[in-house]
Amino acid sequence: MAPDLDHWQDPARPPRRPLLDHASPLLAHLSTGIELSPDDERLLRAATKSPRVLPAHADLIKEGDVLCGVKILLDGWAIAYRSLPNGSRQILALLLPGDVCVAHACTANCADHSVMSLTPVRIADVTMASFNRLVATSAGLARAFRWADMVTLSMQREWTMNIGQRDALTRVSHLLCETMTRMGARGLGGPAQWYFPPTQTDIAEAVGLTPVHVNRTLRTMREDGLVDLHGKTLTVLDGGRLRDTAMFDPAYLHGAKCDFGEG
Amino acid sequence: MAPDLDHWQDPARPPRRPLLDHASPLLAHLSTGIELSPDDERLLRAATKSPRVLPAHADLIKEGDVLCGVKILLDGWAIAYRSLPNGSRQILALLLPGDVCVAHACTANCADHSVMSLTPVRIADVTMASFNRLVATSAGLARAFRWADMVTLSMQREWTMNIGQRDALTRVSHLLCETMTRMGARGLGGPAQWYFPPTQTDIAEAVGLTPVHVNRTLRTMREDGLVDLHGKTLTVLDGGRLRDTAMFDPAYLHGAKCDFGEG
DNA sequence: CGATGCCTTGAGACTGTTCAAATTAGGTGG
DNA sequence: CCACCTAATTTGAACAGTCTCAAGGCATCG
Repeated sequence: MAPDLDHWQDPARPPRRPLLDHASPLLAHLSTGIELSPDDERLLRAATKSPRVLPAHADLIKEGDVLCGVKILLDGWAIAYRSLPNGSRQILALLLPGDVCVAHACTANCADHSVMSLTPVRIADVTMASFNRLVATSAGLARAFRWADMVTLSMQREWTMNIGQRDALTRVSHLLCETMTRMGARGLGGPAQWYFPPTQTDIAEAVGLTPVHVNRTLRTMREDGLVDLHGKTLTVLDGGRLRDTAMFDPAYLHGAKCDFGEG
Repeated sequence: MAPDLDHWQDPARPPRRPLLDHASPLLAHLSTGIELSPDDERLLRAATKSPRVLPAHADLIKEGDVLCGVKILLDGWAIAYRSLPNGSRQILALLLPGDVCVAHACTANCADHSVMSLTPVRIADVTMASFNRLVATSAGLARAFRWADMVTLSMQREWTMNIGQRDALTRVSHLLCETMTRMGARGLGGPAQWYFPPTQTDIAEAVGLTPVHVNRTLRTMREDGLVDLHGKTLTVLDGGRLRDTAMFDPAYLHGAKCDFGEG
């Protein structure tokens, strides 16, 4: 049956920007950094027509795969990760609607990490040929994709810092702040309630902790009145204090801004 | 007085590729990924003429600075890092001769991390105008810089994984393997002896440990006959076992290869 | 209604931290 | 070339944050 793709929308309140079409989160994401012309938007919509739909927990890319194009996540959540021989796994990034997967297909022919869907997803496969045509046609789109790439790198730096320097409470808080900011900038839910599908084990693999300790950390955060994560719903109880405990400064996101809870 | 810039050359054995000129590590680095034409090499040499020389521990870029061009590290070592309000610091990357600093100057106007020299360095300041001219003139150079950017991102992913999933011994071993591989691919020393200027505190800030524990870890590695780091010289005692304990697979470096000690 | 996956909680062990101090190495000026 | 001064390394002992192992509870889904 067709996977349910609409439940990431918070039913309680309409998104900041109405989702006009399948490419809306992508347009919102890219135009955070680079202003897109109506022509650019038309090109993007055309290039992402007829996406594939895949279920949750489907492998989109396996480390070592030959890359033959760029994949754009139009809807649903995914993760980028690397596995170790001992069986452990590091989640390297949470991929949200509008994100580009394996942007390094442009210069590498071999995937250096894996990508897996977390929820049912809608994926636009863009061949290298048509991607190259896209960025050759529009200087704006070329800049926009380079901007997205740069933000990806900046976020990866912040994850390195998050895991390397912060304690468990701060790490988890920071991940939540970052993710909500990214979602908010794309009109995906908020400001107090968010669809958040990663399991506690996923969170653990993202911030370098054990699931058990993430569980205890989330309990502390709930008891302290910061956030409440139940089921797949993340509720912000005190946005200001959450930001403070996370030491969250969104500068590294290069433009994505969003107030969750009180500013 | 003029900082000494030649001591990173291991005096004992000549480098794999003779250093013909100031741009040699840069050429070696870029041509690991993309074959450069003689014209490309000429353009690069011209663009990196008349570099600045700066002493050790000089700030090259401070987080938040307005970016007005790309900086290329022609000689010497530097670090990319971010600081936290609480005073701690995460080193995000070791920058070696031939590395491009703040590549994100191309799309951002504001530095999202700082860069500091670790040794005396020779820096080529390339204005955005002349960098853009460079990549507009040569498709090969454009691809080469995109390749370097992609490798930077892949390495950042590996650092995230290193800190998030591995224990102290493995982390430190991995950092050493990675750095030697990068140096070897540029003809900078090896295969058994390497110039390695980061202090134990620097290593600690790079892998998310305390200096005290890095010290103990290095002692263990010396006693176990893996490597010996004394002064600024790194001696490989058993390359094979070092690679094993590091779980080091250089695939993520997208082409940089180097055998340190026995293969 | 059984099965599976996810969340929750407890108790004990361990890796890595903190604090403190001694030793060594490196650079500088007399 | 020696004496000094600072930075870097080394070691000890107590401590704490996080992990491991283990088990129980609660959902959701076929």
